[in-house]
Amino acid sequence: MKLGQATIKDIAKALNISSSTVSRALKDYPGISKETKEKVKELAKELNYRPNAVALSLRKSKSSTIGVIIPEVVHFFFSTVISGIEEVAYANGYNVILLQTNESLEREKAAVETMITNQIDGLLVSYSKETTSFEHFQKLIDFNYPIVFFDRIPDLQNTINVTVDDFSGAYSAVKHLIDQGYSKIVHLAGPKNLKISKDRQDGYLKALKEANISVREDWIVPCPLGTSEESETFSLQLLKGKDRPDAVFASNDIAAAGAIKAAKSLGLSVPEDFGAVGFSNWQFSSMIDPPLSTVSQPGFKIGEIAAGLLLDMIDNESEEAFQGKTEVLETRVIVRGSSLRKS
Amino acid sequence: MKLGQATIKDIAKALNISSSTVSRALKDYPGISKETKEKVKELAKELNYRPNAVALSLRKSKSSTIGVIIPEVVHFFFSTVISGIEEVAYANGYNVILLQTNESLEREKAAVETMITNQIDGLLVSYSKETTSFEHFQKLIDFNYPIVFFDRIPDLQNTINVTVDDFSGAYSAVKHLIDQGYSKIVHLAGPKNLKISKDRQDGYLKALKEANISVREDWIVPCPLGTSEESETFSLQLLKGKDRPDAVFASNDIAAAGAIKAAKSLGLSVPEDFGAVGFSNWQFSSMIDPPLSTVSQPGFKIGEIAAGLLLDMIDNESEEAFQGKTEVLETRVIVRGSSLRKS
DNA sequence: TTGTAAGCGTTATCAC
DNA sequence: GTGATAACGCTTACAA
Repeated sequence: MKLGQATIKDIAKALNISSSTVSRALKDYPGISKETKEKVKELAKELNYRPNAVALSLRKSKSSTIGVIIPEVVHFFFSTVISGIEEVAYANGYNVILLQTNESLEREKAAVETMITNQIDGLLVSYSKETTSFEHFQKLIDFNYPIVFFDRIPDLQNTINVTVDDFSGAYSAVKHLIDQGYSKIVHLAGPKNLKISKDRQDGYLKALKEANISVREDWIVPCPLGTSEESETFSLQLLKGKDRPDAVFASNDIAAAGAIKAAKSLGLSVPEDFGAVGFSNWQFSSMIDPPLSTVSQPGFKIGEIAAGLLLDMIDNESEEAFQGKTEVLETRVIVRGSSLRKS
Repeated sequence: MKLGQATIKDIAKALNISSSTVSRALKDYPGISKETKEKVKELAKELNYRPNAVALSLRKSKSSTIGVIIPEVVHFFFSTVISGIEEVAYANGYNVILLQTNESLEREKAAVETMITNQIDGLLVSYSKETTSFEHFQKLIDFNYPIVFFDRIPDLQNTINVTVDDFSGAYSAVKHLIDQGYSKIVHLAGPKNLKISKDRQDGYLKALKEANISVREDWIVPCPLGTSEESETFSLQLLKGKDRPDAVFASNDIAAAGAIKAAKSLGLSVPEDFGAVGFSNWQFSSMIDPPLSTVSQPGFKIGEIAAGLLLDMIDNESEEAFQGKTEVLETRVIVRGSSLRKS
């Protein structure tokens, strides 16, 4: 697979000058004759010369590439974050490479290794559901290697994080349900080790307390898998029980959709008999019947901000850029048919 | 951002031996004393030595990394393909990097450049909707650079392709509609320049002809955007018209979902008054109401096969591996509520 | 069994 | 204005 890619040496040889001169001519260094510059550039164009990024990385210990480590590319939310990241990166002359962990800690560690040995200049990370210890990141952070966490952020000192206000998003969602007259509200919770799960659950609890609704432990249902089937099964159990809940607040849209399916299969009408609100505003959420109310997160903006912070660390290397901080973006409740009772 | 990564030199210096010895010891070359090997490996472990992938790439003109260029990571279909690719790649000691083009030709060209200058060993490509000329790939292919196209495959000589039988998938889908008693079937078509769009449309046409249903040009509706809104708008127009269609076969699930929405908004019952079949079996398809019938493509398998073919080209470099060929995988119609009339 | 040196493509440092 | 040289980290003839 010889690619016949021209190198600086080829140009130098062809023009009978040294490679250093070619290198300088190509980058418009001062102190190179106009004539030489022109000759070099012309030939470079003709030969379709492209600087070898690998050689550059090695030489400069810098790849002008940032890495993104995410659980799964298929999440609609993550894909919007990626778009935001790419926007900022490209505008600043950086490439973006993507590695997915499939929610596996092992894969996450391997991804980090790959990034490091490939001289990736910095990392944007949303860690996996399996990740409970953060040594593999901490090691890097200790060396001042630029890392920004987004969405799923760790409980560490001095990390730079971008996330959304899951707590108040959840709170508002549940409050909305209560305002609509629902009072027996189940919570389908996310994976235990994610801060976002905890925050969403806390928001749920706060809204209930504020409305003087007593909390039932058996109505807080962990959904580790996060599949629609899982939540459908759990929901069916609850809905068939004696004391039937009249609404659900789920930690994600898929789970909410599963609950709606369960309710419909029992002949309950949504939203009259049973209301539902999800989280993340997946692409499908507006397309199901009834359209799913949900909490939307500003994915694109998260990506933009996270990438901006990362580039600050890489380019400026200022003390300040490495100061631990957490940017919290606002969420927004999107009310659709699944929770809007025709009062 | 000094990462304090140990190099071979560090180990050599510390042990007072040459770097070549270290290099050989680390890779269990014959003719290195057991003693030396042990010392080297021990220290390597202690210093957490990792070979610098960039230096390796430069030295070997090989990165053990394959690149995947896709339009958008958010498509459920593509994400399953990626999983298949990763499976095979990792099993063979290759890394996978992902670049998305956002359906832009310019970005696609940039992605190719990035891959090449970064010594990526080979490319798996599903090109963008904007791509009508293939020079940027042809150049590489002429140099025997390993490329495998998947799903969206070009009309070129000597390329290696993996795709699904869109034609027969579409044919079966429309035949199924006809079998269910639908006869006035609209086709929501995909982007003109994609072979898959043409094949799906041809399958639609064949099924109609076979059933002696005359084709109406105005019932073949191009949906360039591929959004749910777009198809909803077009569908509304058709459904409000005098001669109302009674079913739709769409080139993708999103468009089909838009059509269902349109029908429901007009008070038509699905599937009784209006049937719908989509394409690709998106994640949401089973979750909408009624669940959407669709044509499923073996995404994971496509990824596995495409990656396998690519690695053949990279590793074997045999003449045969570079011989143009097209692997065509079977599709399967998944019948769900949206097209199943209670006869 | 080990060391020396050249080279992958580029650029920074000195020298002329 | 331009050239020679070394270096980034690693591998691999070739020597010893």
